Amino acid sequence: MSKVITPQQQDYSKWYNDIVIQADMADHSAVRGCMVIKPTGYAIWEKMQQTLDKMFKDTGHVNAYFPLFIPKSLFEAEEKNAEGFAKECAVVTHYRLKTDPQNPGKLIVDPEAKLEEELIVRPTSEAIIWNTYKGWIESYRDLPLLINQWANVVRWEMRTRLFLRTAEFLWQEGHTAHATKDEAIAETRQMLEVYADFAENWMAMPVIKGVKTANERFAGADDTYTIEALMQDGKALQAGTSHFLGQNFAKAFDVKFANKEGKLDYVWATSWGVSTRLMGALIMSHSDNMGLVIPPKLAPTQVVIVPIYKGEEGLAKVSEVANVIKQKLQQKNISVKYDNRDSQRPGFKFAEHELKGIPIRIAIGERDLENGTIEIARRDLLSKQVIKIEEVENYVSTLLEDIQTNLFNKALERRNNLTTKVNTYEEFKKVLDEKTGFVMAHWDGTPETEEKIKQETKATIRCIPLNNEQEEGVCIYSGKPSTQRVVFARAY
RNA sequence: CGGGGCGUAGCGUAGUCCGGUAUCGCGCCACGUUUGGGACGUGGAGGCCGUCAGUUCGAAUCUGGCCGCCCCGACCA
Repeated sequence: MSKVITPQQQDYSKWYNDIVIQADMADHSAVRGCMVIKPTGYAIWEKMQQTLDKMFKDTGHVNAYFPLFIPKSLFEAEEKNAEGFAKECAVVTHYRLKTDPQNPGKLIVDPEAKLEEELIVRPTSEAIIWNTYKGWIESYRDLPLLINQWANVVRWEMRTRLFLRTAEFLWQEGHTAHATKDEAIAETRQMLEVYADFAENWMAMPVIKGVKTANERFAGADDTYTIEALMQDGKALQAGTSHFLGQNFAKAFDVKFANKEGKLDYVWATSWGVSTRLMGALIMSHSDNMGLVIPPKLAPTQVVIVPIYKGEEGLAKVSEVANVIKQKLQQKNISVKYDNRDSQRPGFKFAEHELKGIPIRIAIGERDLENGTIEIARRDLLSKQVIKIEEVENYVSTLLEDIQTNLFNKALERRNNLTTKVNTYEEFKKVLDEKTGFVMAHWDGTPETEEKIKQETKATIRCIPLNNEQEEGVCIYSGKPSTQRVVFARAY
């Protein structure tokens, strides 16, 4: 195989690409900006989906599916939303191809088959969903409406990066309708908590929960809540968003309900989503120069067993024990793969499983059979230990938890080290350039100042943290008074 | 869309200035020896050199057009 991964320290961006491609997660496709998610990568996405899906259902949501295409007239109904996404929409204008009379064997778009109304390939589904909800909601008895959809969306990005920004991506989008403002806000916040829970306890990725500034708000939202993570290179990544949409979509699509008093009112809305971008976040939170590191709770394969043997008989002997171990672990709900391929040698397999990030590797050789032992290696620390064979179930269960905790703690420590309070603009710029990471600074609260700082430093306000500590200070840019620090960073 | 780079076997490349149908490594196939950290030997398969046109006896190589991809920026989850 002889795969070489560019070291992080040398070129982080190249390292990231190498990991994605060499760990076999995804590849560039024949379509500009669109990737192929390969089985190894897709399996991780499926684990994310399963986990999130359960969390959504546990909080009362159900799944449904809405069309890929949105008629232009619906798409433009909510003005801010339409305007926000307009410049990155794929548009279907025709419904038929025909043979090119000038060029046999080639196809052209049939000019006769022009659509009367163009169809927009959804960049997000609020428009089509709210148009549908209009017919579903009449009374307060129909509320709340708590629906999620797993789907693909298309945003015609100018520049793309595997998982982090692709023209087509997979995501889930929750769209809920409520009778009251408070209830909708509570839903928005609840889903933010769900995302934070998932990020921290499954992805082992610490996040800051907060509110976006007006500049960074979702187009069509009254408030956008976000979880912000910090990657290994000190750049921030928005990992999930939850929007309080107010009555904007209800008004745009005329979705009214009769309340208990019999009066008509517009419903209150939320939407929230996470995407395959989380795959990128996962990679940039834990992986190293040897390859991918997957937290145990999201690893499609948690344990791989590699036999070391001489000859067929040797393999048979080792397999006997390996299969017992496999079974015992599976009974504890641990996913195990027994890698008994005879076509590769152990060293090759070790390297390959490290590259693919499997949390625990068990090696069993004939030497172990004699001693009643096995060798256990953990991916996060790349350390090995020999244990008694009968200890395997308990040892592995505990180790999986340890690895999960260790990854989170390591990521948390890194984030804490890369979070800096600054009080002057000079300091601010210096930290951004030399130390990177989250920079906590006072801001006067105006979009103008935010925009100027962005233009001058490329740093954006990632969020205003929830339950933020209140503290007197002055804006690092304008010198005007401020009551709290906000989180700045350069971001993906 | 601006700036830079690149298109030669599955992947990475040499050859391009100075025209003569192609180099090396990895991978792949077969057989044998191997197997506690990316094995070794022997033999073998695989390329109309991105594409179209031009110059020429002859083009990967020279000329022109087109297409595609990657990286940096603007836009953005």
